[in-house]
Amino acid sequence: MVVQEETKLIGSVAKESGIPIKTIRYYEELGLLKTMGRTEGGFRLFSADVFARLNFIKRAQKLGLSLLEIREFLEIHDQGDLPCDRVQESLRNKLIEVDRQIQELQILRRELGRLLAGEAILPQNSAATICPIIEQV
Amino acid sequence: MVVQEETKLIGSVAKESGIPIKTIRYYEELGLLKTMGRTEGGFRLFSADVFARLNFIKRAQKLGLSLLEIREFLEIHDQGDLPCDRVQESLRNKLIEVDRQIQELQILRRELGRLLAGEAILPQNSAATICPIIEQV
DNA sequence: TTGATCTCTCCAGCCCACTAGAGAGTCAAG
DNA sequence: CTTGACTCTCTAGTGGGCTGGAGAGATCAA
Repeated sequence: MVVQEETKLIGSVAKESGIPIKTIRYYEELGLLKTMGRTEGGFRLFSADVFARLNFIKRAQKLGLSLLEIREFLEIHDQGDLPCDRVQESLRNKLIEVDRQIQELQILRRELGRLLAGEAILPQNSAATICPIIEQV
Repeated sequence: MVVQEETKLIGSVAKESGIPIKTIRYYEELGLLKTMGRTEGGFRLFSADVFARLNFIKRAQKLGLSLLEIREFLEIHDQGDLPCDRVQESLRNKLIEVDRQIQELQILRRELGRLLAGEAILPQNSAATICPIIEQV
């Protein structure tokens, strides 16, 4: 089989990206990846930009986005022009959420530092009615 | 039943924290929460600091920690003194991971901003062999 | 005492994101 | 033309984190 210059079979995509074949097929099924078509025998053909997509997926996923959310963003990307109002709205919300998440990670960071130093991170005998950890940190 | 001054039944914990009863029982089963004991009839009694714990759990979870990881941190906290070497090691690793995660969130933030502006976030026709999105951003 | 309203345990099922395996077809090299 | 590696689809199972329901007991107000 002569694979066209820029196309890759799923196996080499898997090998180069470190993502299992099964997972790649699963992502394609969900619509996160697109193939350039198939060989006559039905083998998937991927173009080289699949790696950028896989990388985006991996990264976004580690940040807590679901595969469906990621698909939405990839679809916006694929559209190539300004997203419609509804999508802009959802993007803006996500932005806010991401900001909050960054802040919370910074809090967690400090808490882990305290644990390392042998300090408590939660009040041991608190009579607080509203959780103090948020204000406290 | 006369509940002692500082103790709460699971229902009011659920109501005040917004976390379902089932989930609270589940957390206790996993060892994330401890009760102050039970009533004669077997009802769980929680002290007021359960809210701080629940809050910590919720927050940590949103940041991508598993319940088992969270339990580990709570156990360190409960111990109250300097964690042993092995645990310090794991804490330090987690700290590094958190730092990386913060950086990646900042990248994602910029990417979402670009999507909002109608710009592409992935190369459309890239011949890159190594994913460009990381360097690109 | 008798309801209404908790709460208990136990077991089953759901959703997400895979992952394993079976059985069959495809491809390049020799 | 065969061999061996690769790929296909399909079905089913896994693990984490809940969530629902059954059936039974506990608590409390009237």
